[in-house]
Amino acid sequence: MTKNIPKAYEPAEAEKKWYTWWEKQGLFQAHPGSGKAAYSIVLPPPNVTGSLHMGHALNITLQDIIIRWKRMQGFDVLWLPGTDHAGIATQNVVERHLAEQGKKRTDLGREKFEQIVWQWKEKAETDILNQIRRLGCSCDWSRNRFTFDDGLSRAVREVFVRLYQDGLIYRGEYLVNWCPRCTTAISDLEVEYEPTQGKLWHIKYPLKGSSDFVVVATTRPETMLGDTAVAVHPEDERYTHLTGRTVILPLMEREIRIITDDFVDRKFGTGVVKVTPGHDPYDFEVGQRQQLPIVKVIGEDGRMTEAAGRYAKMDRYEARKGVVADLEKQGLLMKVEDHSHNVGHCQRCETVVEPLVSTQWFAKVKPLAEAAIRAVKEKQTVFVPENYEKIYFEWMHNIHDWCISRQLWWGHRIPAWYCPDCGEITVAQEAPEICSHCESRSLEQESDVLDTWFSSALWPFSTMGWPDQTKDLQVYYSTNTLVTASDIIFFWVARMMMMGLRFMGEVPFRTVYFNGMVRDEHGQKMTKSRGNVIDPLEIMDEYGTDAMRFTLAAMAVPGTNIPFSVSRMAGYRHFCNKIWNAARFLLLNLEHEEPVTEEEIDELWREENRLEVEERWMLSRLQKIISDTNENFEKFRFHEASNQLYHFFWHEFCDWFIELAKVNITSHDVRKQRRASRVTAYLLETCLKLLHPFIPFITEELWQQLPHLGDSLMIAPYPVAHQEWVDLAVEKQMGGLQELISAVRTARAENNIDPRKRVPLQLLCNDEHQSFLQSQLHHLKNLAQLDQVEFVSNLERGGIRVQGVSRMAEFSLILDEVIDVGAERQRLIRQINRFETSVQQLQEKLQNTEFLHKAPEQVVADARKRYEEVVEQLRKLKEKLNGLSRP
RNA sequence: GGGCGGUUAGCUCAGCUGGAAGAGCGCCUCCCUUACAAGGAGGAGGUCACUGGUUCGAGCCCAGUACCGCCCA
Repeated sequence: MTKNIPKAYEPAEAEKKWYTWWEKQGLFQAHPGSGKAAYSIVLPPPNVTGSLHMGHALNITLQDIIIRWKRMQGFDVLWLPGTDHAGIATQNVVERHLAEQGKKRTDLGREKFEQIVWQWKEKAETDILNQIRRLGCSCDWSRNRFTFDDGLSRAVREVFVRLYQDGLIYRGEYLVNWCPRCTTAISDLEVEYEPTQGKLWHIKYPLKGSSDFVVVATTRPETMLGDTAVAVHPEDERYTHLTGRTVILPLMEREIRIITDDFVDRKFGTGVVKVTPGHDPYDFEVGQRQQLPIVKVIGEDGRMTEAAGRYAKMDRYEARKGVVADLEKQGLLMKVEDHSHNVGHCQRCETVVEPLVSTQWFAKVKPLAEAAIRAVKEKQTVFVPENYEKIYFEWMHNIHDWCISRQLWWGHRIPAWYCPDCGEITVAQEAPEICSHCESRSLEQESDVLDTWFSSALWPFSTMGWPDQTKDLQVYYSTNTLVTASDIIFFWVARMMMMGLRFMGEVPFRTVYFNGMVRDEHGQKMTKSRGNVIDPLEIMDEYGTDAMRFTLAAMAVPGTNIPFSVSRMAGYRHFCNKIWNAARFLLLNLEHEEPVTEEEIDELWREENRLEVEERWMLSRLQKIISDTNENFEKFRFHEASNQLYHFFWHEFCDWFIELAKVNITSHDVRKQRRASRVTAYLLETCLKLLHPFIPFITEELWQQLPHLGDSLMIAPYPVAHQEWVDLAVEKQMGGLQELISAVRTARAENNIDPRKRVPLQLLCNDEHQSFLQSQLHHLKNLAQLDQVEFVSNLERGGIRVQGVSRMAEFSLILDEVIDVGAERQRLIRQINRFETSVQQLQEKLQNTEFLHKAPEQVVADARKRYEEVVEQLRKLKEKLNGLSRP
């Protein structure tokens, strides 16, 4: 047969070809009316801020692996894709972009700015979706969604209105985290703390009507301008005499009281603390408890307010300097110490966050959290790895109200309208014509938008058409699995749990698999400044998508980060090439055109002597790998599944099976050739099926070239193990043969015998082994490069010999040229040393009566058997060594 | 301050229910044998961080110590 198959796999063309074809054939589509069991995953929507990174590549690959596996298992799968409008992040990216052109959003106005962001979104979304396609992902593109599209926006309004009506959303003036650069409130989660080397200023606050004073310690002296009290611990005996007295706030000359409160840490500073309810979360709480006035001295722009007196309009850090200098001048600065403390930064722009009092919208999530905790406790949703449960519970139990309003332009505008006439608020899904309280017609909509995570929280059901009762919701909700990065467990997973339970009455997903973070090969975070960022597109171009996917899967150990190694990926590109060439060999020798069925193989299996030993062995081993792979998938052990398949394909199927089967596959005996190539085709096809979820392109490309049933490997049935094809006896026999061949090869290599030279061999073994080896002589000769093989009752000692031992037989290689006796001696001594260690260990074990009594029978029996074998081999090796000394 | 994870070959990491220490890359020797040199055959290299405990048996379980990393406050 003349076939022209390239020697190396070229991914680029195959990837493009098959992806387009799969999509065109509609193979990615879900069929809710099919009546088949459903399996669904919603894609964590990437932000439309830019392009995908390795973290996305990992996350998306793992989902595709699961989805392809389930699809092949016959499920009606839905993998629903989409993107996230990512409010603050996208607004910032676009603003930076505008800044490069010397423009500001405020110059453009809200409407114009929104238009520009939409344009940005269109471009970014297209890029992202194409990147997902490049990864080979089999998402149902007909259901692609966007968190800010009409349907999802409607769901957002519905949820907002219902939570408001249920009293779970309220508006009020509280202390929030404020980013002076983004000029918006942000939630607690959006603040990132960094240990910072700062100072601790000790300031004297004079007591009213006395020359005495108290000393307070603070890390933020500028906030003293807003102090409305000084506090000590109620049980702090150093200060009991001061309770209730008044101090004069320096610089402001304001009279403030000395109060007591449990929150004071007696060990911090002097044990006397200033209380600034307007700019510190703890102080705010004290202020609420003790009804202290709030003085807001720092404004939304990070500059001091009028309330800061002569510091007004100064930047907060300028003000700090000024305050310190003035205190010093007045002799009120007692001392300054170095002090390390955590400073909160805006997650999106790294500006130091300012806690300040502001009117915002909040969601009361505690009641929702209770149901979400229960659901995980009851295992309605299972976390993989399990230890994320703890992290989740910890956060959920201590959950605080969620600040959901943002002073941004890009996002879902809060569906609340203010009435200037009566001052009341109307909250509604659609813009109301009149005020629901006074029927005034001059309503104004809230200008704030919602936290972007508010809409993400609805993703599992809003994407399926909620609040309408759709077929998709009915069939695919709850989704089966969520695959997500662990760093958004609170931002996203926890909130989806709460919203899903609240509005759907069911958990949003049955399993949450947390994937690790992709790091560089030394475990370092990939950052632009380190210059170690790997772009998935670039490496897909260079190594192929399949190689990248396989690498990610092979390294995806649950609960660990992934130190992505390019050299390792190169290894997996070689693996792809290995698959290519194994298939190439078979295809070049394949004479039949009809697909091979399981029935056909089963028939051969049942018939006595129809299959060669290596065929029975390989089929038997295949069953083990099939059941292991399915089991590993069930447990999300992708690294185990991929590593096992790698080893099986390369080191069992290629290194041994194909080498053994070669004779028959290339035989001129048509009957033999045909059977061998059909069995091999079956084995190869099964391997391609097993590997398809990991490496979809190369497997489809090769499968299409094999005679096959069905249109695409994508929808071929995933292999299921046949227990009746497991033949442990034949596995043992093959093991013996392999060991003997390896022993001969080692003996040859260590004696530098020309690998091409065929050498005669003598074998000494028992009758049972002899009859087996006799039947496998052709294999022995081929794989160990042997000439004549002779069974003897005594190994000849004369002449030039290299001798060796395996479990099945002793052997002697008969050479006609001088060997390196010294090297051979060394080799034997090394082997003897190894065996002696084993003998010693086993001896100790077997002399231990406790072991004999308490260990399971099987373990003891195994140890005994192994001991006998090892002792026997050791004896033989020693004999060889002695023989070697003789001339 | 509280919690979690890690420490196994030169490097990066596996090791799932405790029962003969593994992979990839790198290194050494030989071989371009008509599937594959992106290949084949063989080889070197490990007190599984430390201390104690449980067990017939510990890389794996328990306690403590040291160092590294992450999360929360």
